[in-house]
Amino acid sequence: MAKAPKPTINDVARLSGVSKKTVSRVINKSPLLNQATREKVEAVIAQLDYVPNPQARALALRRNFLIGLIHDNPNAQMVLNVQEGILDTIRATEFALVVRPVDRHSPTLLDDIHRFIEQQRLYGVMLLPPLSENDELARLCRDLGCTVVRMGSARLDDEAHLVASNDQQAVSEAVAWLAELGHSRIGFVAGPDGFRSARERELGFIAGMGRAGLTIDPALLTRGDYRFESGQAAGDALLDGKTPPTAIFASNDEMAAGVLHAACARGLTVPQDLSIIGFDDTAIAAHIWPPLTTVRWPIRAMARTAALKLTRPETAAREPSFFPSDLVRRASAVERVPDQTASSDHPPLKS
Amino acid sequence: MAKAPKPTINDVARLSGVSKKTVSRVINKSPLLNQATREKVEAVIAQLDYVPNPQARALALRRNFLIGLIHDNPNAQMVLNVQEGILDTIRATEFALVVRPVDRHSPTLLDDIHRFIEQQRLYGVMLLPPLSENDELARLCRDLGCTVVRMGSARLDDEAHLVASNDQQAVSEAVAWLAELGHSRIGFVAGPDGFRSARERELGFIAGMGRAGLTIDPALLTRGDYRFESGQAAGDALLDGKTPPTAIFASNDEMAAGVLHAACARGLTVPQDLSIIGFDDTAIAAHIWPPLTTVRWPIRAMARTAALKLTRPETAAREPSFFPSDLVRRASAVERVPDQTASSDHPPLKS
DNA sequence: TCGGGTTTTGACACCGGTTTCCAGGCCAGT
DNA sequence: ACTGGCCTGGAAACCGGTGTCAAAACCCGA
Repeated sequence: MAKAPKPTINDVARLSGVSKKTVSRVINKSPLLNQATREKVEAVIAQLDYVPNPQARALALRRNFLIGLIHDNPNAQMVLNVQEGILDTIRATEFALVVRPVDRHSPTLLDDIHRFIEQQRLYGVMLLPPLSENDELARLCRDLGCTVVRMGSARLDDEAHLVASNDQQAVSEAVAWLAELGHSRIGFVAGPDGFRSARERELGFIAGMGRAGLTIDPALLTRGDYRFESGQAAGDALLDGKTPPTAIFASNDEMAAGVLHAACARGLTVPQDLSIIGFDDTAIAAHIWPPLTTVRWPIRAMARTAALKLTRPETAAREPSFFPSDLVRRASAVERVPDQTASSDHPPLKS
Repeated sequence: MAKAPKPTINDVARLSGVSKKTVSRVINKSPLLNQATREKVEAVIAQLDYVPNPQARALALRRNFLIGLIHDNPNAQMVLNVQEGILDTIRATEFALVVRPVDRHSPTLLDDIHRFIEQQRLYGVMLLPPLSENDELARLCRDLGCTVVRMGSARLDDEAHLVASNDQQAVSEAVAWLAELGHSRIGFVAGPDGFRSARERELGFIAGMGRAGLTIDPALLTRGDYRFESGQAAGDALLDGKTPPTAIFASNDEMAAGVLHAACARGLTVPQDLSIIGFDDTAIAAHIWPPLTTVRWPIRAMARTAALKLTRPETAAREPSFFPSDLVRRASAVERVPDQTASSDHPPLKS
């Protein structure tokens, strides 16, 4: 309303009878300053409600306090968790989070990001998968003077510029769990070619089957693109096979939901007729019927650490770079009911 | 790599043999400028890869180009759609989007937002529901010198500072659809008290029932808090009643998923035994079984317009402020199977 | 060739901070 | 009492742009 112009450092200096520089020292908590002077100035600052102008600061310091989140991620819940995690870290600081959803298939991707970083003079950027797997992009950002932290599912960079989950191990454990439940014919829905996370999860599946002493039937390996529809298709393919699996591991929750969908569509009951495990523990996992057993990775904690690495690397050095995931056991995976050998051409009725 | 300091306006001026001011005129496309001079300067700019420093500009202009998105989100997909919509509008401009997830129940909410806006000297902010319904908050932002645009489900503000869907009408149409399918005992799960959107949807339900000539049984009115679990509880309550409904309208998709969950848990088959309609058309709606009939509102288009109202109000004046929603008809709502009169104490078996 | 009006351009102050560098006050040592 | 070193605080320049205003350049007809 009042349109009162904001107080500046000059106002503070004048009112407290010292020079700008002294006020600046107070703001920046410089140690070489008389205690009495400091308190006097602080009183005036409080009285005036003075907040330093970030643009002026940025100009003088030749750096700013913006960190960018660049992503092209199909999973809204994950992106939002990341945003919240970053905010957890920077909320009380002078940093701000600038977001930039992009289209990773755009031919002008690199140019667009180049323009964006130059134009905003970003201080640092955080890259989410699958963009984080693009080395060329990371290099571009660094050449432009940004610190870069990448979030991924494997060692993509040195530890100071990386937070990662261990997807391989997590999948391997999920497979072990299925084996423990008595399943031996386990189907797998891989993620899309070219995604590092897809590759890691695949390797985890292979390792898990090996560790459990199970053999892999190539007919039970399928591939999707992380989307619901591709999960449906994969489910159809697996369930229409000669000897269908009794359990399916899908490389993410959306595809797992698709598999579930396919199973329901042909009259199967989950989990009695088919156990399903997903990956990511997105909102959807808990909200479908039956609720999905899935792998949860600590996105928010990872994002917190990533933000720390961007804004206070010296503190962050003590933080871990690798985060373990855990299996969330819900209703979609249960002990295998002993086979009656015959193919179940109609689903068992309950009661 | 090269750590080459970025070229400044002075470099451009020197190399092209004109004054800073002239370069500034070129950048800002000032019309009073000789064409030849302009071209000469532009050549140098291109050659140097010069990009004006936004912080310096912000300081000199006493305004910046940051717009804030403040939200306390119940729905990740929606927030992300909003972000993408805003980016659609500002991608090619000098504006950037700064996000700030908050906790609307925090006692320091107003202070936090105050600090945030002051500290970043935001140019404008966009408020998402349910925060957008908070008049005090909107006033605070305006007092701080920001333009504010609110996104909501009803007329919350004047048209220049608002984009809204018409939830009331949308719900009324959804109810009409159920009536058309032959349902007359229709249950309703309201959203939480104090949410404008919840109120609008409630009014829409009442209007829709009235228009269809149906009476409202108070026993079929329940309330949730927009979360999955509350939908489950509401579903339990409705289905355990003496004469349960044959259709249920839930005020958002998550609660609809909860209702579905409750129905499945007691052995009912959806949609044969119970039709369900949700609201929002979030990702979950399409990905549960059966896929949910729901109301889709054009979030992304609304966000685009909102961003336009923030950044170029003169252009935005021609854009609509109100956006119609439409009913997405999927498998969760079907024609009512004629009642065998008896109360179904056990669910019908199929086949 | 000159005067008057209209472009086109530049000098200079300024936005609100930080940095550099220096002056003065105070103290100890001689 | 004088010198020198250490602290504290201030003047002025600077960061990289924009606004003001006046000067320079150009146009035209007289």
